Amino acid sequence: MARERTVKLTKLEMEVMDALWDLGSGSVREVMDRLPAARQPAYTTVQTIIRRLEEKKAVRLVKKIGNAHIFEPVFSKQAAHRRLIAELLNVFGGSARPLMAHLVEAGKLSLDDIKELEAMLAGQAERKRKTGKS
Amino acid sequence: MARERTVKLTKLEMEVMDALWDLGSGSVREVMDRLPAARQPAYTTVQTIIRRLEEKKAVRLVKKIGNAHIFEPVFSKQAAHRRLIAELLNVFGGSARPLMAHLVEAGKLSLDDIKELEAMLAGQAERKRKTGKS
DNA sequence: CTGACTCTACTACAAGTGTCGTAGACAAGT
DNA sequence: ACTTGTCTACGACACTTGTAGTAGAGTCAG
Repeated sequence: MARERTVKLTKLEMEVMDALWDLGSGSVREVMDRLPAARQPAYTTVQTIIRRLEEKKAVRLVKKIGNAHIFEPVFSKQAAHRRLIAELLNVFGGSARPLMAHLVEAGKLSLDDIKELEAMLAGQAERKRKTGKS
Repeated sequence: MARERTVKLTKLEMEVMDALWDLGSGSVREVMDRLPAARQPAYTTVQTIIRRLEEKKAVRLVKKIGNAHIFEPVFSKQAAHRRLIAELLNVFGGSARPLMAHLVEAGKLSLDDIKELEAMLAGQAERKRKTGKS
């Protein structure tokens, strides 16, 4: 188990990663074009971010087309999201309960959501039983 | 509605706030003593953090005992947590669903948790009906 | 081959963060 | 009043993040 998990991404870095996750892989310019309209940084800004992401081992250079570099994410969006959630959970002492409570309080969870959750949980238990994984 | 909500707290600042939330109010030294053992910064480091928190309007000076300043948080832990959650939700496009899905997948949610949630939700709906609030 | 473009490499810089050190104000015992 | 120990006020410094400029290499239409 390598230590890629330790990588910390900032907001802007996340946006760049998002573009790359959408693209699968792409050049600096492609990423830049895919960035939220509201935030349109200079080409070289995007370039810098990608360079830093490369240093952080969050993206890697996969090939060159002409003189342009094509990058791809090293880990999935899901993995990144998992990290974010784990971090937030830490703030809450590692338990999901208080987080849930806040969500409910904020009206972010409907009864439908809960039902869906229940189904998901059931399905998961089922899969676990079958594969025998702990 | 003032704009305190916009305050951004870093990890270390959050730890200091946590100490202050526990204490209700306290001096630099009290905060320092309450900081997690693993992270024991110098007295002046804590002092600096508190000074910056004061600039950010996250804590305020309430009184002096001898020559020591006593500070207290300007907003509650709950409020801070709400902010954190809102921010995470943003990453997920504002919906709680994907967040839930991750939690379930990570085994962070049990059936008991779900039941509890359902009860909470019911109770909330009830309160709303009674007070007539939207 | 040459000019026009595009890309990368490198540099820079301000703001924010984590980390302290030092100096001087102040209180408290003797 | 003098000493000792605690506090605050300020300054400092390295590192990160957001932002971008410049120089020079590579590519492509004529």
